[in-house]
Amino acid sequence: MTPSRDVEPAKPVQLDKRRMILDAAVVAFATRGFHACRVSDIADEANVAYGLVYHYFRSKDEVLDTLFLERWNVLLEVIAEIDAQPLPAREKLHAIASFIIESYRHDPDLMKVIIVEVTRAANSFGRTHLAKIREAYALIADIVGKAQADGTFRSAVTPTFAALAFYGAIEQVLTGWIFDTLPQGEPEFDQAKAFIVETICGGLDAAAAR
Amino acid sequence: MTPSRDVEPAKPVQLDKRRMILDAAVVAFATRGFHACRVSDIADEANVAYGLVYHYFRSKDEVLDTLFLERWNVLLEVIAEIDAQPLPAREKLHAIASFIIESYRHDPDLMKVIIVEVTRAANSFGRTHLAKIREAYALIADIVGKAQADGTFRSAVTPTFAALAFYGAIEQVLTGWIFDTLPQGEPEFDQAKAFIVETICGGLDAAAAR
DNA sequence: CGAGCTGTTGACTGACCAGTCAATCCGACA
DNA sequence: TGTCGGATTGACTGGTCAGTCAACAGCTCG
Repeated sequence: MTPSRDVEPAKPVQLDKRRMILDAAVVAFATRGFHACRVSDIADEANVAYGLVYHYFRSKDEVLDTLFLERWNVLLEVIAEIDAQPLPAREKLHAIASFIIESYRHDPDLMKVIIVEVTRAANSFGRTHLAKIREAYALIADIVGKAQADGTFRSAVTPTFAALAFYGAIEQVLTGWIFDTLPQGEPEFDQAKAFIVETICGGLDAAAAR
Repeated sequence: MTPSRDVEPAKPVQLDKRRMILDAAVVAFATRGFHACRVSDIADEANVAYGLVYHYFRSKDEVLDTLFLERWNVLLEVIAEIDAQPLPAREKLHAIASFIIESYRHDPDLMKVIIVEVTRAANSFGRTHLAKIREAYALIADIVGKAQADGTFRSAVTPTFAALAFYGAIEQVLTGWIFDTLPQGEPEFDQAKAFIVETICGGLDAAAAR
């Protein structure tokens, strides 16, 4: 590149302090919970001075905001992409469950923070993000609605309701893993994807014709 | 009045200050959220001096503990009673969903506190009660397991998993009502009971034989 | 009547922590 | 080399509350 310095600084640490703070916040929030976590915990975890957090973020809340929005927007995009593909509704739902569960597998701390501190905390904090969260429900409901229209799904329940149940099942499973109420590991992850879809789409009833 | 005193004090207020404090706490927690709610808010709401809260409870946490346990134990008993009756599994599930939804209809503030501050807050606070919460899952899973054994339900998913999905759907619906994401009212309450059971038991798939 | 108990009061304290800010560092550029 | 501005530092402040405590009220029983 240039005469005076390396092609790549190649330092794994440093570089983007803002990013470091965000990553540290994930660990800090996941470990102690948002409320119990002090701003100094984030700074310590990031090996950065207390005040620097306030150089990059207006408040402790804004740090969590940023983490949530970064990730949730990805989720919304992915759901839209999945929906755009020419797949049967059941497979679309499987793909969505799959993406969320893979997100957890890849970065459990981040998902823990998003679910526990935002999604499931619609009081206190998540209130700000209710609309954003609802967008995801709406996208899922849309998938169900279209499948009902073309006869793939029956119309016994409203799309809104089906979306709620579907997302609710995913959230309960993740919550189970997060708090060690449910065994987790590679096989469990794949099993969960299948079970969520099977429960919501297949149902429990042993109809005569099955 | 009578010479010395009435047969019944008949005063609607007073009588049991401890109860008054608990009822006030429900309102205070529901309105401001557990964290944002100060102990003085509870005392004010109960028309009682600050210190009296500490006469009846060791801490602010213990107030919430008490509220949760009082109600959750009732839930566990009711589920056990329902299970003891000679009903098809599907109707047992309907009875459970019904009880929870009626609890909300009867006292939305209390259910809001229990769900938002305990059940969905397994971090911070609800951690203490994880075992208690799991008991409910276990009872539901048991109902499903027995139905699978006698062939009423198919065995495509584990009972544990079905219980998670079932309870998850109920919680999502309540959460929707609590935060006004979902329309609520008499017809919606009954519809929700039916839809929850229909989704979990009937499934979305339009099997040929239906 | 008074001793002793429970119930009741609310001012006060001690701890905690988000957010501020003045000072310092450091790289870019003239 | 000097100046400028963003990056970085961490001590400090202000406000908030949970929980304490000393005093007081009112009942019961001897």
